[in-house]
Amino acid sequence: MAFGYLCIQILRIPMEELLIRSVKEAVQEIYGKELESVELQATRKEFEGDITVVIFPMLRVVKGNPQQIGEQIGERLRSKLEEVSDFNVIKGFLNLVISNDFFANRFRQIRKEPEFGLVKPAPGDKAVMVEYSSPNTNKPLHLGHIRNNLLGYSVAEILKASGKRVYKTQIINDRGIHICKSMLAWQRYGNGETPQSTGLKGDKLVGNYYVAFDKAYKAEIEALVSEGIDPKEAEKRAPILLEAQEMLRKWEAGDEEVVNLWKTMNQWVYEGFSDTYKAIGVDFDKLYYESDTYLLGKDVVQDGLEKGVFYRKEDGSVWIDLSEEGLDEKIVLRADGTAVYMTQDIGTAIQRVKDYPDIGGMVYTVGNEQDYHFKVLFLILKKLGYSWAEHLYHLSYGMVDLPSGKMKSREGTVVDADDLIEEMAATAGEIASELGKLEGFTEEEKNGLYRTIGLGALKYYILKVDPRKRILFDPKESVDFQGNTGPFIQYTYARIQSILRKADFDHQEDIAQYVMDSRERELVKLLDQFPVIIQQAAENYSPALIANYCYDLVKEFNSFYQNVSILGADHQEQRIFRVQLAEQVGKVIARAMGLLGILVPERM
RNA sequence: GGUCGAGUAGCUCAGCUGGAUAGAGCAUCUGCCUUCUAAGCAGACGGUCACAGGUUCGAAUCCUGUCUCGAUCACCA
Repeated sequence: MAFGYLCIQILRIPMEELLIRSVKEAVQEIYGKELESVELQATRKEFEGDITVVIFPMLRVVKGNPQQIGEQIGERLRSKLEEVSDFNVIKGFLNLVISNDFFANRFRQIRKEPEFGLVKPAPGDKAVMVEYSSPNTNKPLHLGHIRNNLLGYSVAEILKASGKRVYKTQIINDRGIHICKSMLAWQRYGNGETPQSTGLKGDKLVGNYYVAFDKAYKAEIEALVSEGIDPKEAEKRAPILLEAQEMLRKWEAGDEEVVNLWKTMNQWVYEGFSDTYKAIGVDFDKLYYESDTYLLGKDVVQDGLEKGVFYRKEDGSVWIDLSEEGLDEKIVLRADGTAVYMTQDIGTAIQRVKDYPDIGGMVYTVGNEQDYHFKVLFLILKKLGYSWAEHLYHLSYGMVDLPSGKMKSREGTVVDADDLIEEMAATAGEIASELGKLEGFTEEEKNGLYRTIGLGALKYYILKVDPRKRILFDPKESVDFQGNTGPFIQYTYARIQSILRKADFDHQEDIAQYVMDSRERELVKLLDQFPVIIQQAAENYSPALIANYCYDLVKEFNSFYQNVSILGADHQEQRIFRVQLAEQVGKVIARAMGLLGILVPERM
């Protein structure tokens, strides 16, 4: 793990540190016993207090009645710490009320920090490379890629915010038999079509030929089977497949015609992908192409043989035995000396560190169908002795399934990425026109807003769930725009901006003595947690933690907003404080949503 | 069969490094727009935390076993 859990504990609000120390001292002084640890938790809403000390675990060391122990410790804390203004004990729980001053101070500090919550990388720190997307260049991106893209991008942003330097990358799978299939089908049936001549996006055009290949292939199999050939055999002998294999051999031999066609069609796809990435709002610092890397790793195999990590079988193939780790034997080089997937991945990982010597770890955003592969890959790299191999993480996620089952490009049962984004924007547009709040917007502004909201809904919908879980996506039941959703959070942000636009008095000065009410306090407490949440999200590679936090903050703010007046507060100090509070909540919302790759609108 | 992951309200999900009466949203039902944007707020209804044991003062959370679903165990990528 890139981040130790302990670090987080220490980073935690200094308040908690102070309390842990003070509780230990109190126990020492009252009972003469040494406590190893103190368990703190946020006080549940139904009780009075801010932080709760759980007494039960102390009973192992301090014998006695938990109620009484709680009272004694509470009394001591109240008299010794000015931060503790009151306490109550319920069952074995000592609820501490933290002073208004403490939170008022915290709020002042938060206001002073222009980038509250974000940590800057220390000079000399190692960087992390985050890989995501990594598509094949024979078909357009679909909903599965969207999940991958959102996760990878968000985790990269979260790692940055937590103080890591990050390189975002992808490896474009631009070679292999599947690419040749589209090429061959285009040659046969394409009549020279181009994106320009058809007006189709390049990736869509190429994808059509991938489907066309499959159709022709299936027809040929059927023809062979009707001639009495065994279906399995027919799959191998279909002429179009043999031709595609021949094309791959030519490509590998550098055949000019094939290579040129390959370049042309891949270029079409790259341009199409580029548009989709732009629409999704993701980016990369460095691109790797499989056509450049697929031969890498062979020399490492030799190295591994010498080190005794690998062994050679009689037929000349090279293997690693991972049975001691509870895994199987795995091939790393074929008998004929050609590379397998694993070989490439070993080579590519090493290449990346050569390209960026400051890399201290890598994150691979790849579906859970490859869990086993990455387990093996990481083990091999460790055994080969690379220091950075200790910090490799497979950001594994569940498949996105449709009600009809799996998405299959060849069968056309996919939710296309571009289409989905358009549909989300269109839905946002429909809802917005029903609500009719956008007077004064130009058409262009409206369309931009619909896109922001539609994408916000989609991104939040996908990122708020645990990556490991598979998602069942029903295109007919559109993604929600109410409740725990992206637009709900965006809406709250827009409301806050509206207030700030209307606050036409000076609200920048610090309020000296202001006693917060419970909702205000709650909001300050939530704001105060933001830096901790970022660290936890980074540690767990989990955008979902950010999403949940955002929702909690927004829900609390809306309750505040709806139940008290901000601009119409009773007196000037209160008015200023509330505007300041709204402003800070808005900033944190924008920053947190930014970590999810979601934009927030000024009006909606 | 081995391995890995998931199983919490009708639906979608939080909570999982053990702590108080298991939380949200959607859906259903009640209220709230003459005050800062109702994509909102306040509330009601809704639970055998898959099942069975175990550890513990205390288990949705940890351990063991069982069931269901998914993935994987290719000289495919």
